[in-house]
Amino acid sequence: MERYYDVAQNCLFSKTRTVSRYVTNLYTKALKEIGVTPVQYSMLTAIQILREGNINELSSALKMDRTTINRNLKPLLRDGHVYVNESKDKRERVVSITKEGEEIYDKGYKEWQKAQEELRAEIGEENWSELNAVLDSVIKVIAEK
Amino acid sequence: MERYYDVAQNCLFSKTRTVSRYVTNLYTKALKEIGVTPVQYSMLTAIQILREGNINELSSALKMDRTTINRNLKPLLRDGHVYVNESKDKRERVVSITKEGEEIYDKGYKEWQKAQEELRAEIGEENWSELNAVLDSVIKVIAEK
DNA sequence: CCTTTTTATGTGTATATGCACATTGTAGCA
DNA sequence: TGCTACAATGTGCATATACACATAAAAAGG
Repeated sequence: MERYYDVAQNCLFSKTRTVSRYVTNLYTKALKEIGVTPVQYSMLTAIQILREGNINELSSALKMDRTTINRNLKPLLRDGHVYVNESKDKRERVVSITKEGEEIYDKGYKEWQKAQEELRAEIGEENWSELNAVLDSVIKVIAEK
Repeated sequence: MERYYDVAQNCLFSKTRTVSRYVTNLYTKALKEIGVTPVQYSMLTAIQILREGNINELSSALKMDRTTINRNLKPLLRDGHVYVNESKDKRERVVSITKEGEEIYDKGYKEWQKAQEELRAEIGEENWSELNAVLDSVIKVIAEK
């Protein structure tokens, strides 16, 4: 019997996931009117920074599985936010943002800022800064692997 | 140009999501041999605590969308880990754990503990306790809504 | 008691996620 | 050069997630 409560109260997976769902829903609503999901918005960010990145580079930058990058590119391609070029290395595909993608991005920036502010207000200044700090620290560990 | 880096470095959605993916993968591997995902394991936990819970109660306990609960129950039903009974209120469906579900749960407890220990070792004691504390605090905010 | 409202749930659709497996192209080496 | 190892990507499959819409049953109110 006790073990149920052990898991329910102490599982870091559940906690992380619960907060992730909550945060995701908040950003999803904020970005909805411009027609991208927050995951797509973060992918556009990485694509802009890389300018011309292949799938492995995006995978590495976003710390997201290679095959997930592949799938997540599809709605962005379909909606004309990004395009893909071949490379000299015929195995490789190079992803770039389109003009329309940039426009969407700029529009979304305000909504993203609003989402950040809304979340900060919801959880409070102290949680906000502590959450940022500890997540940065954990991501650093992840990046070193 | 600057805004790309603003989003890339400061987006709490991305940070939360990145850590969530990482943590999920770790617990997924740990629980793989007993044949349940970490989400399923956390659902079994809630089902055990509630003993007889309907979908809304599970939704509330797990802070997961009602329709997500519905879908996530399907593999658990298929695999015989849980069963569903009707209630006096014919709209309602009451979910309980099976004997096999309990056995799976007990086996999984060791793996869950290992996953917790592994994550703690990976990210370090300080990150572990800070992450726990701030997530608890944020979940408290979520619960109050 | 009948109508209206509320409640509990299910389904269609779309995105997100990652493992296992397959394919194709490049590089390295004898 | 030709074979082998490796590297980049795609696909099948399964789970996870939530919104919009639909249905059926209970509760409320006259």
